Amino acid sequence: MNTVAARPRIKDVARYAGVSPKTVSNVINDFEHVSEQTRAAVREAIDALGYRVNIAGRQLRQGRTGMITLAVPELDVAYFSELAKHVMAEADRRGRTVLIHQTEGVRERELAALHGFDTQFSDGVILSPLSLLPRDLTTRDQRLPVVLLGERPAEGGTDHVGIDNVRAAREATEHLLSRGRRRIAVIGGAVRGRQGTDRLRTDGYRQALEVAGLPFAPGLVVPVEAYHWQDGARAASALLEKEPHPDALLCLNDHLALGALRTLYERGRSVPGDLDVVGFDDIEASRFSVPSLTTVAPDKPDIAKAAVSLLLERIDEPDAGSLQDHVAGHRLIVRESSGG
Amino acid sequence: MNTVAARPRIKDVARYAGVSPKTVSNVINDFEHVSEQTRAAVREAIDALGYRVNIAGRQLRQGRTGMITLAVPELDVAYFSELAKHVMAEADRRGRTVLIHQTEGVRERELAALHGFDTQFSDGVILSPLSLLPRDLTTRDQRLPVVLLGERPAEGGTDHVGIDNVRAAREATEHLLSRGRRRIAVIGGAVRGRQGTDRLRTDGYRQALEVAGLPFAPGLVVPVEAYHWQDGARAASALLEKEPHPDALLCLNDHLALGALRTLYERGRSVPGDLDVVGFDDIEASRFSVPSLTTVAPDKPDIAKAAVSLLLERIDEPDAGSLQDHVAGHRLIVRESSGG
DNA sequence: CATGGCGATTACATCGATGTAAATACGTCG
DNA sequence: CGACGTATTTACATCGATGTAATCGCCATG
Repeated sequence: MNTVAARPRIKDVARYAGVSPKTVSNVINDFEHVSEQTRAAVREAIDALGYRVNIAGRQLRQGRTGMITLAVPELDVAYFSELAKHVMAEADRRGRTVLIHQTEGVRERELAALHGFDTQFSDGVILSPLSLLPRDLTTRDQRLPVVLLGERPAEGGTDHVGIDNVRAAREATEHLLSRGRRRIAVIGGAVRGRQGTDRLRTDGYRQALEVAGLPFAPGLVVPVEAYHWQDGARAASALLEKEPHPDALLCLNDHLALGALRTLYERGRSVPGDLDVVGFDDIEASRFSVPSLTTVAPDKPDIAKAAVSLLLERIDEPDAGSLQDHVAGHRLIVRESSGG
Repeated sequence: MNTVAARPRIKDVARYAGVSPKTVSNVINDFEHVSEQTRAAVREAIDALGYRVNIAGRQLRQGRTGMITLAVPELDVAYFSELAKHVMAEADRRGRTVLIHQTEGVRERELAALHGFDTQFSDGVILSPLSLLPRDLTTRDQRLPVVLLGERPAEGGTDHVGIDNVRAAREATEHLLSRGRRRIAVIGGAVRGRQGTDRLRTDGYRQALEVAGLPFAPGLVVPVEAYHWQDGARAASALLEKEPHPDALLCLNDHLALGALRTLYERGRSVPGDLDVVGFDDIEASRFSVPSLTTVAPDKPDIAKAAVSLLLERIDEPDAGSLQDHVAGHRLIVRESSGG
């Protein structure tokens, strides 16, 4: 019962169908000059033997695997797992398989993805970086097609897909201002440093304040270690320690916002009575939290679609066309946490 | 600028170091009979050229890749993304790389994982099945080592890792009973059919009722389509339509529970005032929800560790030892939603 | 000094699939 | 009926790494 026939090879199929291995290969790859009759015979042999192409052999020969890699910092950040779902769906539609890779936001692992070390089986990489440095992109091995998501360590070098972070943050802030909020804190924000997502969103926030003629208070910008619930909870606690209290929290992702909501609940602050809370990403949890969360919803299907398209284009024509920067749409979804 | 040197091959390294390709291979694979001198020269050549082994070539020759696949239904179900994190960490510790695969709970895709179709690069698979049938396991290709998580379509056939679902559900139910709850509904439950996780947990629930001398009311068991927030919300709504209302909800995962919490909030029911709510999985969201969620916490690190260990054993010795069934620990974490 | 023995190194074949180029089959036309 | 062109099919080499078995070099021993 333990002795199973070995997986059939292309030559087993050939023998069974009474043709040469190359003819089997031709059938598999839809080469047009194969008679209907042989094609049928080969198909039958394939079915009969349960033959599947050995991808290692194929890759060795033609250097393609039909697989692409999606490398994200953390899968338990819902934005990334939701995005992964869309990317897989889109890739499926295009006849590709997606391998998912977790970098934990560690530069070394992002570099590994960028260089295809752990991902040699992949024809290209969609990478959502956190710690990559500008020079990592310019010194990278240009042979592996790469599309960056979200963060962009430097201008040029790779195709890029993301939303207009500055505008999104400005709009979210304007929403809070229009509700009469004046002391808006930014959880997860960054005032200086790289033009990362945090910095761009903080810039958008500042623009909105400026337009409204309000002063910018650096004390209201609270950096965080990671974009998780507990960091949001902690940041909210810290903000409530100091006087005067903020009257709104602009949280740079939904996990931070949901963590903050919990802290406010524990401290007896009413949302949206005492404070408004806004997040980014529109993860599923935000529709069901109590109160439900106002959030900036990036167009995830569009992001996934653009990323896969750009990557496949690069794979098919490595040095064609100029670098693309696809700006995906976003919209503010107003829910209970800001009076919706 | 676009002309980059091709990725170096083993023979390029050989030429650079002035030795044969096989000697380079020997160095890479830590073959012991290589002089210190040659070894150093080869190492230097490898560094100088930035050589990395081509895994396709290696796999073709030795049939191993050093990669394992984790196939789960949906990454945006937090339990699975959290588990994925632990599996990756453990695999990393053991010097393996994990490829993640999403089956969407579709039998066809689970079969694909089981047969290594999309996962040929992988030495083995850790699969969390939903729709697999018993015969799928017995008729599967025995050459790909497989460890099943959670559901177990049939006795035997593969190694298995999971918690004691019956006992866990019984304990959770006992907890509710001890708080005086008498009309406990089961969201996501199943009274008959395969011995899936849902069925086992429902059985545990029934056992607890029986021990307490309470009647079993089939109307309190509400099946769901999927284990997502919205299904929990919908099921809770349905339960509130009918009289008499339940006084507790045993939800078979945390997403269902959190969705139900939202519905109860919308309908003005107080938790744990009017009803208690309990979930399964202890995802991060449950610590921060309002109210925080009582839940059965499976020992995820233990599950991940056992799964990886069993799989690596099977890979190293395909037909050694009998089939293992590792029962991982669990504990009930009582939080606000049941008076904690 | 010839021989044996052992460690270090290498030549060659091979894993599976497919590109190239050559061979074969088939049909058409003079 | 034979030559030629086109449609199919095939033989062979190749992708990169490594197992096998053979060879080489060196030292100890008789």
